[in-house]
Amino acid sequence: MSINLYNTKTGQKETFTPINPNSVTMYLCGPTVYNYAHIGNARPAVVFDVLYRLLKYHYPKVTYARNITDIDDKINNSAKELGVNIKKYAEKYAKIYNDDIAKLGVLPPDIEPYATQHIPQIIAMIQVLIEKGYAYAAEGHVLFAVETYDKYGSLSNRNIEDMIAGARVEVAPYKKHPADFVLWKPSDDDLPGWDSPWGRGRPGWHIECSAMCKSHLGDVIDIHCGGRDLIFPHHENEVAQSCCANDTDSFANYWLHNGMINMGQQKMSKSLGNILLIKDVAEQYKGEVIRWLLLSAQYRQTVTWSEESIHKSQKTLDRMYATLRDNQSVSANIGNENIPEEVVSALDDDLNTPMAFAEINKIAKSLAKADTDSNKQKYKSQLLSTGNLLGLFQQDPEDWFKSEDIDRDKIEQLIKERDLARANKDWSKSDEIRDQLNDMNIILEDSPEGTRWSVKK
RNA sequence: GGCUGGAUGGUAGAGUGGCUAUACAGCGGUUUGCAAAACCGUGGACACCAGUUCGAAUCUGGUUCCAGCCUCCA
Repeated sequence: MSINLYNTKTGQKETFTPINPNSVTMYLCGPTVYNYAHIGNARPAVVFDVLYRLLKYHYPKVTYARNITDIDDKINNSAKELGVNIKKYAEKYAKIYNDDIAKLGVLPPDIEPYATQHIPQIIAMIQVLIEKGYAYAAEGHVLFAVETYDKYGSLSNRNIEDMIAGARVEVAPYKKHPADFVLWKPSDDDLPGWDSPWGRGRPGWHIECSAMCKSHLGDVIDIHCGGRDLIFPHHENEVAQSCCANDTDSFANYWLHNGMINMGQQKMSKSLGNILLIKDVAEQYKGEVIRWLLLSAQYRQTVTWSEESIHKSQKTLDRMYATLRDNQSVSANIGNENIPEEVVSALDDDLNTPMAFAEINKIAKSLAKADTDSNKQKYKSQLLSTGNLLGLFQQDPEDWFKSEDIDRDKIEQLIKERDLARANKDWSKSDEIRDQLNDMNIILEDSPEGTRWSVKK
């Protein structure tokens, strides 16, 4: 069984062949930390978390690096506006990002490199580029000369002439060619800066990923991931820098790009003011619900976020956990051997999570309908094992339906009173208590095993 | 203008040259003190036009529309 991945570089699905099957490498462009993380930041973290888990399922060793870009003009500007320390500002939002995506069931990567901790490597790489004639210093800046790299534009499938025709490239007097991009730029005294052969300054926008990939994963890596919007210029420039500095034909053998999130009919963007923050959604919905929604479309497709779709994810997971709750006493074995072949082959086909979810629904239905102990065990094991692979269903099913800030003792007490009333067929008192709990946002369900409760959504 | 992707039932969202995707919602039923949950059954789709084919929603060509990137952006 092999994994097939859609490779942006070639524009088609390809069988994944690692450079070294005993040590697979992947890199994801993490966030620039200048604000609270939004659900657009969450999508790549979640979908490539699934890829990470799938690779670990297939290969003995996977090294996953996900960076934090903590030096950038956006950070500088935001911190300056608020009059706060730039370094602390970046640290604060890096922590928030990690906390937020952890809520979504995202595993920590093996390596989380920070740009500011790789300044020597960045400077070294720029020096190599200058020595080899791919870059030049001018007025305190260092620029990459795009005309020196004949494959420039091959990842994003565009050519330099077209870009110039767009006339949207930043033209600066010190540039030899309008499409040349910055590797290093000067910092004045109130900006973060490091000493370099070109004076005190800071790295440009793309070089940090090239330098961090090289120092942690090697000159050529297996898989490089990121949002679609990063293909150009970010990833195109990474390819140029890395291949030229390292003398390689390839920087990453497979380039994977996730689709964007739309808010209703509109794209989510700062200028439209419709940015949805993870922390805000997480106040209302559990992280797993958000994870489910993000994985309910194939990762390359645009996902439309709406109240309706998040609510639907909530209902679906409620049903899954309800089935697990109904089978609390059934023992189950969590292990890769209990993941149905259909699930793995769906994921192997370019992370077809919707198809995997269809299989999960079938398993859950089989569990709900199972009438023998051996079948119950079999399907529960399948459901939990599959969930383990996908980062789902690992919570306590009882707790799923409760919430933290609630007076459990009082509720249990009222339920006891009601059960007593019901035993005496005192229906009016029973209904009275039901109404009382309903006012407290508690839903009761009577079953042969007793009364159970959950928080109204 | 250049480059990428899309267009599937009320909604979300897969897939395949002929075989029920799946889920939510709907409808009918079983069950139930009430309520719910659960279970059973059920209707409903492949943007448009042409072509290839015994047969296409699935392949080919064209048309229309939508989105993204080309500028910081996941």
